[in-house]
Amino acid sequence: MLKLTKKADYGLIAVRHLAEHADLGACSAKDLAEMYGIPQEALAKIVQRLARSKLLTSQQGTNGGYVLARDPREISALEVIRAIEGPLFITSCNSSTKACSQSSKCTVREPLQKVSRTIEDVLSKLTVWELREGSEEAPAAGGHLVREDELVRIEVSGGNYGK
Amino acid sequence: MLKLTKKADYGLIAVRHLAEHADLGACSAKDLAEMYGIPQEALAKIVQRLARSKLLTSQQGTNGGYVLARDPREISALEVIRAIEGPLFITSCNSSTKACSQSSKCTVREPLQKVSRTIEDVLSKLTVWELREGSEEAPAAGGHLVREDELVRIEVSGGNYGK
DNA sequence: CCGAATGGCGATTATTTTGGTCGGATTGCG
DNA sequence: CGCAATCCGACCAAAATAATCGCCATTCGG
Repeated sequence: MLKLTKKADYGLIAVRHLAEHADLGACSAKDLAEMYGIPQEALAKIVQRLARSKLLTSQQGTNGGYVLARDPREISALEVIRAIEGPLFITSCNSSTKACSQSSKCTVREPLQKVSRTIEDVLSKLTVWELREGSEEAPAAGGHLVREDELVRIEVSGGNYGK
Repeated sequence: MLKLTKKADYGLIAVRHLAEHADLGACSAKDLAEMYGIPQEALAKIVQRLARSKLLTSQQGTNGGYVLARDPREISALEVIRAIEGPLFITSCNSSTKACSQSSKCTVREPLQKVSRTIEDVLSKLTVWELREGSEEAPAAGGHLVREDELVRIEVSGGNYGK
């Protein structure tokens, strides 16, 4: 249905958090999960993948956790999503490994791949820096201003999440 | 994984075929299915939905079948996909019916909905006419997909959060 | 009237997604 | 040193979703 999985959502949330709170040092998977009400084990696996893909660096031991490996302005949403879900194709008869049974007859795959490329393009131009909601920052690409009052400021208000 | 379901693929293939062979009169679901190696019953349901959505007209009885209801240049891929799969959301915590458990904490949904809109935009500009014969069909000068700079401009549109 | 075709719904199976468990390795702190 | 916090990786189970198939009613054409 043309949607991202929850894993990708979780990953983006995590990366975004790390981008916004980079100054606070490493953040453990457990903390991230509790902060956003995400099952710990699920998120743990996701950030592990992100670390394996060199998007995050992990720090083991007490007070360890994860930190962004690069500048959030240089990490695209596409990279995050791909690290978690693998290469994305819009067509179900994916063109990568093997052709589907209709391969020779599938007449729409090629036009749809152009759509796919366009989507990748959009996602590759969206940096995790811009995922933070106060992204009034305007990179050289131009445009993309966000008025503060248009945004839904979702404030973490101290309470206990999850259990 | 950000991909269309097979149903949508099938539907696009069928619609495309009807667009290309409009002169041959009605085409039955069975013929379509055999032609492209699609399970008959699966395709039958799909074209039924397309007919219900007024994208195709059905002709019952012997030598019946389906015909495009409108000019293929006026039917967008988005219409076809939506008729088959319903409204599409890129976020898994879809904003339509109910908010997900992380609703109040989901910090990336809004930026991603902008991406979603862009995708819909691309798909709404891709007509089934353009699906025929690969690609070099450029109706409007400057490429029929969204222009690059148009894509970067991801506009904040006040927008619908939750309901 | 009969055969062929669509219409519509349900049922079953396959695939994906999701969340969880376990045992282990590594690091830092007291 | 030893313990606790943390990351790591594989394996697994339940839930959700998608894909396919089947049945019967209806409608059309000869």
